[in-house]
Amino acid sequence: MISERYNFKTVELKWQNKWESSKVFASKIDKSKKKFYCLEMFPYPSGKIHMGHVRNYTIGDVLSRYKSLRGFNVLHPMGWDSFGMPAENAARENNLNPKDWTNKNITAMKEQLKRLGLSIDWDREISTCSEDYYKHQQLFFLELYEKGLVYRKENYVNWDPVDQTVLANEQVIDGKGWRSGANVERKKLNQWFFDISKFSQELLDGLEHLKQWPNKVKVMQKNWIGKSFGCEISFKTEGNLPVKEIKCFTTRPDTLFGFSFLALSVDHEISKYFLKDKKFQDFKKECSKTGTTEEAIAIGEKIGFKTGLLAINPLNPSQKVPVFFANFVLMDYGFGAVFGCPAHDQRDFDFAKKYNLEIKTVVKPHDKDNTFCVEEEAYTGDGTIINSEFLNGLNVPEESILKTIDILETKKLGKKQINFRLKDWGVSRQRYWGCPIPIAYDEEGKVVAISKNDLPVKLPENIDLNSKGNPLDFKDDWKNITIEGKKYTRETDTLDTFVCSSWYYLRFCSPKEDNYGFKKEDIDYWMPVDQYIGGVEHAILHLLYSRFFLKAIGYKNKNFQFSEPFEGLFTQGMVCHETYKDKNNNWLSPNEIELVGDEYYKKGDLTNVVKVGPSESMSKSKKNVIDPESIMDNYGADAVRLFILSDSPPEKDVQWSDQGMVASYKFLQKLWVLHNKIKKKIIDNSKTFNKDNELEKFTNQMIHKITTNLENFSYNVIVANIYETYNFLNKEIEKDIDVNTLKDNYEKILILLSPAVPHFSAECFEDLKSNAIKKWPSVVSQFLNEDKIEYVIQINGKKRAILKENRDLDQESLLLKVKSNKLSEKYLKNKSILKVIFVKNRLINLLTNE
RNA sequence: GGGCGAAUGGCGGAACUGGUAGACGCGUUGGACUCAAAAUCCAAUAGUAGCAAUACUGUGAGAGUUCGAUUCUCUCUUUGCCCA
Repeated sequence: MISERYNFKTVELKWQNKWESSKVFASKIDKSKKKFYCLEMFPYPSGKIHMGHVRNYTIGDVLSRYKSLRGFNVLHPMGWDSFGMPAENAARENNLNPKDWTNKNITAMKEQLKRLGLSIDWDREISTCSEDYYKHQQLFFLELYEKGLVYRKENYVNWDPVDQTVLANEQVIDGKGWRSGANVERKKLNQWFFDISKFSQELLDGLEHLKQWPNKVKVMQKNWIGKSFGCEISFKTEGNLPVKEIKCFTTRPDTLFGFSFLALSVDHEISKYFLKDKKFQDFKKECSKTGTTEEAIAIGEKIGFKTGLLAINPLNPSQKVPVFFANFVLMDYGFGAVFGCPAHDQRDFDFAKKYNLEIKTVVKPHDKDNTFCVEEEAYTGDGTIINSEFLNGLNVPEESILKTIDILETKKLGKKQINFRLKDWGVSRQRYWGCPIPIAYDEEGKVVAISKNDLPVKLPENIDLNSKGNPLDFKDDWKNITIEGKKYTRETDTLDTFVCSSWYYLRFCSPKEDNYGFKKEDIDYWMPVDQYIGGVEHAILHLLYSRFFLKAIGYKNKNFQFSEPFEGLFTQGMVCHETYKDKNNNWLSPNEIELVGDEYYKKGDLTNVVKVGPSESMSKSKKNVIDPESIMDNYGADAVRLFILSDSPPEKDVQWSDQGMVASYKFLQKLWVLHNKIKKKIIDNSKTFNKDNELEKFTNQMIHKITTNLENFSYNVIVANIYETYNFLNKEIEKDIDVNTLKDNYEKILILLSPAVPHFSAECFEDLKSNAIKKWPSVVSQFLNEDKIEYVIQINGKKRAILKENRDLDQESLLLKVKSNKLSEKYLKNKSILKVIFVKNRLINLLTNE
C-alpha cells in the first residue's frame, strides 16, 4: 500500500488544537513589522453559522494567512453582534432569557468557526451584549451628547401595532410589518438622534479617498448622502387661509417661468387647517398607501388635493397658480414643498396632465428652435431657456441655474442653498435587548445625563418578555431611580444595534481595556482596518454609520487621528442554491427530494413531482439551505473552503453544487496520494539525478500566478492554479527528479496551498519532516521567462500558425523563420508583403495583397 | 422612473496594459480495471464540414475605431443589484 486515505477528521482536529494551544494567531503590537488588520463583518449569533459565513470568513482567512506568510503582523479578530430583536423573540418563544439564548448560540457558533480552521485571534473575542462592551458605548454616547452630536426630537416612526414596536424602513414591506404582517402606522415619538447630517459634506468628501473600495458602494453612499445644489424660494400666497407665504427648495429655479402649481406634503404645517376636513383626511390615507420610497413615488399615480390657496410666481407676479397637497412630495426633503414645472419634470408633468394644469415649455434642446413645445413627456435634458423674459437664452444647466439664483438673491426672493438627502440617524429602539441609553428624566421630564461614574447602566435581567411593547417600560424597579434624593426615571429606549457595530473595529484593538473603549497606543498601531470584508447588503447603513462614528469620536478631539475606519473594502457575493417546490407549492429542502429518471420527486413519494426553481440566495424561508456543519462532517473544512472559493469570483454570487463539493473533497484525496508519492521519492534519497529545470520553472511561474491572483482577490483562479499544480506534479513525479530540487520546490508549493487548505498543507509539511521556514516563496525571475516562445503567426490578421522559437527574436529573424516555414508556401506564394506588424515575444502579423 | 453592474461551450467560470478565446472544475461520451456495480485511472469534449491534415463560424444583437476587439466607442436587447 502506497498510502492510506487522507483522514481529514483527525488531521483537521489535530491542527486546530495545535494552533489553539500554541496561540499562533495571537497578535500583539510589534513596531518592527508592518501591520495588517483584516476584519470580516462579525456575525449575529443566530444559532448556527450558514454558508454565507463560511464564504465570508474563508475569504478573510485566505487573506490573513497570506499576509501573515508575507511577513505582516496580522490582526484577525472575531466577535459577536449580539444585541437585537431575534434574541428577544426567540427568548419569548422558548421562555428563556435573551442573554442565555445568545450566549448559548455564541458557544455553538464559535465551535463551528473553529472547525473551519480560521486563523483568528480568539483572545480578542468581543460580544456587544456584554457589559464590558456596552459600558464603553454608553460613555461614547455621553461624549457625543456633550459635544452636541446627540439630540432628542419628536419624529414620525413606523409603528407596528401588533409587535408594539418601531420598525426601521427596511422592516416595512409593502406597508406591512416584516414580522407581524400588520399594517404599519405612522406615529410621533420622542427619539434620540445622532447628528450625522452635520458630517454630510465630510462623509461625501471622504469617499474620494477610499481608493480600495468598490466603486458601486461609493456610488450608493454618494446617492444616499444625496447632495443637491439649488435655491430656497418663498412664494407669496393668497386665499382663505392665514398663510402669507410658502418656502420651497428647488434644484431648478431656472424653470420658474414654467411654474404652474405648487405642491405640498400632506404633513406640511398648512395641513393643520385641514384637520377636520374629512375629504383631506381620506386623501391623506390614500397617500399613505403609495409608500414613500423613491421608486413608489416615481411609478405610482400622482394625486393631489386643492388647498384653495393661490401662489404667486415671484418672477412674474401677475401669475397665480393653485396650491395642492400631493402624494409625491415628502416632508423630510427640503421644506416639504415644491414648485411644479410640468414641462421639465416628469412627476410634475404627470400631475399637470391629471389636473389639467398649464404645461409651459421654458427649455428647448440645442437642436430645436424657439417654437419647441413639450407634448408627450417632460424634457429634462440640456438646452437653452426660452419663454422666460429676462432669462431667455441662458444655457441649461451650466449658467441658467446660477444666474437665476443670483437674480432671486438680488431681488431678495430666494437664496442659494445646498440640500442633503441624508437625514439624522434615529438611534432609539423601543426594545429590551439592546444597549441602555444612559439618560434619565426628572419629574418635569427634563433630560439628565447619567453621571459617567455611574456607568454602566446595566440591562436588568429578570424581565417579563410576555408583555407587549418594551419590557423596560414595565420594569419599575429598574426604571425608577433616585439620585441625590431626587426622583428620576430612566430612558427605556435602547440603542439601535447599528451603534454597536459602528465602533467594534476599534474595540478589537484593545479588547481588554477597562477604562475606555480603546487605548490610543493600540489604535495608533492597528487602525485603520486594512481590509474589511462582508456582504454588500451593508453597503450603505452600517458602513456609513461606522464612518460617521469614527468622525464623531474624532470631533473636537485632537488626540484622535483617524478619519476613515476601513481603508479597503471587499464585498463578497451570496451563496445560492436552486429552490424546490412540491405539487402543493410547499418549499422543499434539497434533502427532501430525490432524482428518479430525470425528474425530481419528494422523497418516498413518486406521485409528488418537484418543481425546480431558479437558484436564489440561501434562505430559511425558501428552505434552499445547505448546513455547513453536515458538509464539514462529511468532507472536512479544507474541502469546503476549497469549494466555496472555487466556483465563482468572490465578489459575485456562487451557486452551491453538491457535485462541486464532492469534487473538492476527491481532489484533496488525490493530492494526498500525490503527496505520498513525492514523500516516498524524497525519503528514498538513494539515487541522484540531474537538476530538473521544468519543475523549477513551473514552481516559479506558479508562485507568480498565485501571488498575483491573491493580490487581486481572484481566489477562484487560485483554486484552478492549485489543480494545475496537481496536474503538473502528477506527471512530473513519474520522471527521474533530483531529490533536493523536488523537496525544495514541493515545500514552496505546499506553502502556496496553505491559505486555501491550511490543515492539509500543514499536515503534508510536517509529514515531510521538513524544517524549512514557512514563509511566502519569492519568484526567481530567471525561471519566469520561457526561453522558447510560441509566436503567433498571423496573415492578414488571421492566426495561421504557431512557431516555437527562441525568445527575444527581432522582426527580421522571425520573418525569416516564417518564410522558411511550410506555411509560407501556402499563404505567401505569389503575394507581396505590404506591411509587417511585430509584437516582441508575442506575434507577427503579415499584411499581403489579396 | 433613476443609479450601478453583467452577458463567453451543456453548466460554473478563465483570458496581463487591444495580441493564441474557452485555463481549471463540473457534466457528458468512449476506454481500462471488475462476474457486475461503485470508486479509481486514461482519452475525447465550442459549433459546422471532413477519415484526416485542415477550413469556415464563434465571446447577447448591430455598427464603429484598429493590422488585430471578449477587452475601447456608440445604439439596442436581455438580465442582476440598489434607491430613508
